[in-house]
Amino acid sequence: MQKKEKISLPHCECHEIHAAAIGRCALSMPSDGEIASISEFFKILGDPTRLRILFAIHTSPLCVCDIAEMLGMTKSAVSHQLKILRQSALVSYRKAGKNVFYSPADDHVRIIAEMALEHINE
Amino acid sequence: MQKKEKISLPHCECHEIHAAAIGRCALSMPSDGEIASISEFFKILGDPTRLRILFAIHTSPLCVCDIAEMLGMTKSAVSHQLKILRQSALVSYRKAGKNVFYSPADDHVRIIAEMALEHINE
DNA sequence: CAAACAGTTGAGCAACTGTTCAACTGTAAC
DNA sequence: GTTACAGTTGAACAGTTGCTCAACTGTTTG
Repeated sequence: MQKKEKISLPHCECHEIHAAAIGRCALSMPSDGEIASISEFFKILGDPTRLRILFAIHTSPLCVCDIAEMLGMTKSAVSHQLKILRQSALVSYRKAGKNVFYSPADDHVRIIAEMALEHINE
Repeated sequence: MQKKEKISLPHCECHEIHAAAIGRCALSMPSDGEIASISEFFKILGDPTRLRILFAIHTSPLCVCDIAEMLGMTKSAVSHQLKILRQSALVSYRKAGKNVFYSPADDHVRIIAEMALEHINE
């Protein structure tokens, strides 16, 4: 980031002018860890394929092959995305013979996605 | 995607087995446009810098220089991200002389971010 | 006018991301 | 055991992303 030294180069006067506003705003800043967690969560949801997978399995559990068929994708591509969703604990799965059935881990994602859609259609 | 022809290569039997589940799940699928909008929205929020900017300006409007100072970033980097937030209508701005003060466009983002954090801390 | 500075912008670059491909594991059926 | 297939995995590749740097615009001040 090579941030300039404040003392040697105080050439941005607005720091003085808006110091009070900065102080106020700094109070409501989440911690670095919280920011990282939230952005990570949104990053996972910020991909159309993963969102489609989550919506696809919402009504009823589906195996990888089903999802691939529904989404018009290869099993490999779906499996790669499912791995990411598994690691983020956004899906749960159950093995049944040769098949692995995936379900959403909880309802949070659905609710948040619906809020997002509501926001978009404001 | 080079999807295989169903007729010539029906080598995934589960399509027959879970056809009912696929039918059920297909009903609750949002449209392609909705998926695109939602994932776009989450993609914008899926970056720590943009998230920090949004939280920074929540309590009180700040100019680019203030935000850069608060976040320890260059004005250029902040401005680039503000452009993305402007294009997504997530921030509003007001010019005042040499300064441009940014504010959140509405409370939706804050609410959704808090829900996300709640989900993470389940 | 000129100097100073807040802010924006585009090119360039390194890091990351999603898909494909090929190879692999594990289970079921013969 | 062997064959068939659902699913996973890693390497490779193209496309994208966020930051830096330098050049630029526009406003204020002298």
